[in-house]
Amino acid sequence: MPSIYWFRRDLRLADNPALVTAWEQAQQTDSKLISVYIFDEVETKGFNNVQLDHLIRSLTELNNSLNNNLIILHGSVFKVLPELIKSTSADSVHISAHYEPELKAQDEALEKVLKVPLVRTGSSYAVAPGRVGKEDQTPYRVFTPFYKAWMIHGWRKPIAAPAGVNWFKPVAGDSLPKRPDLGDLTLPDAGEVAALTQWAVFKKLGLANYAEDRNRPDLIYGTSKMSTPLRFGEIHPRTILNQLSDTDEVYRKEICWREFYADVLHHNPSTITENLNKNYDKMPWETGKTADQYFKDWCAGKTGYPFVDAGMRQLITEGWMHNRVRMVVASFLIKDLHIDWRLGANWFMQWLSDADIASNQHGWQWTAGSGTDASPFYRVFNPITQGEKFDPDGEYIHRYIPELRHLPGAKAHLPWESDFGYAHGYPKQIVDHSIERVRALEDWEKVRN
DNA sequence: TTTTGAGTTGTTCGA
DNA sequence: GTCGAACAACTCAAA
Repeated sequence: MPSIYWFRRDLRLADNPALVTAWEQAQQTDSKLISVYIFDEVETKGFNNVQLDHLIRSLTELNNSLNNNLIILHGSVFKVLPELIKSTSADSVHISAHYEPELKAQDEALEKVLKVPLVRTGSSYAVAPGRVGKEDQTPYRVFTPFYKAWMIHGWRKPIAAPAGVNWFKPVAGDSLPKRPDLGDLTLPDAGEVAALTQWAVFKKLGLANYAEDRNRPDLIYGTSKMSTPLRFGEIHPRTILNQLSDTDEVYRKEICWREFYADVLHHNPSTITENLNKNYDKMPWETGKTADQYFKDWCAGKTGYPFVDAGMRQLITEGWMHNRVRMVVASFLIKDLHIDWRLGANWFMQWLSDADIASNQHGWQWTAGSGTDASPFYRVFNPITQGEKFDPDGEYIHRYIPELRHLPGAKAHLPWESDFGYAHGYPKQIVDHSIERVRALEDWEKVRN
């Protein structure tokens, strides 16, 4: 009997244990392997338009590598999958497990109604959420102990793509949806080959200097930009981890942060919308007309703080933002504008090609101080000095803010100090950081206990 | 069992 | 300009 391999967030052939398992099962009865992607309401609604575009391009690449044998279906998995099973006489459906609360729940519900087994093999993590815990079995809330336990737990060796697969040939099927209109957005290539190429290039040009350069948004190879390929499963973290040496610990920790936050969300599913630290529920967020306008200014990259604005403009022109800058813009929204972290988190989810609910919400909660490793109350980023420190030549500012290109070098960070700083329409600061910082500290003091 | 020290990402102030 | 202290106090594991 044929097996079905249901592609979801694992759009690759290499190092895909679930795919190998599916093919092995089909081979036992000398049968074929059916490959499918389903545009399902629950499965696909978590993707923003940038991701939808990436998904469509990635599926096109995947279909090519499957000799055009990938079946594309549209509709609820509860309807579409049973129909596929019936029409092909498949005796099993193979998947790589989901851990996002809503998707995991859908798999569990589906499992109950399918007439054939839904076989889970592996996940998109080196160590699946829930596998690492403290001695008393409770989950970690601090990164470093989690990292140590995660390293001791370890992971399997990468495996090759299955060879000589006898793919089931689709008779006729639905086609891919039209790509969304994204205007001038410039996006990197999608697909497994692009992911592996990008990793190889970073490994050669950026990995050795990663510990130092990772905080520099002006540098091209400061970071690996593997977050989007990892999000779509075009490469597995195990593939990357396997190529790191002992000296690459700083980079390995970044891979682990993704797994740590997935673990935290797995144990605390409500933290997609709720504070992990309940004290924070009392935080007096700003709302109303002024706050609405400030939020719009922040979204548009018009706060009058160059480093913040450059980051926010990078987000809407590339669907991506450098990690250091994500922290600075998040800190600015929360602690300078006193706006609820959830609004910022939602905006990020709408634009990031790597948008991942666990990493995104908990990255925001970390900055807010409501999450893991609750950042001490005094950790309020200074949006000006952060820019001067991590973009010393003003190149990042020049790249995204045309109104400041006339200010040479680091002067781009301080338009108020130049005679013609505002000559090309750059906005004045919407708030005074030194005043808002004090207010943020006072607010924290109120909710702390 | 209790104590102690370390912990992604910081800033400001004053010497 | 550089440097250390202060900010104030949670989680976790090793001693």
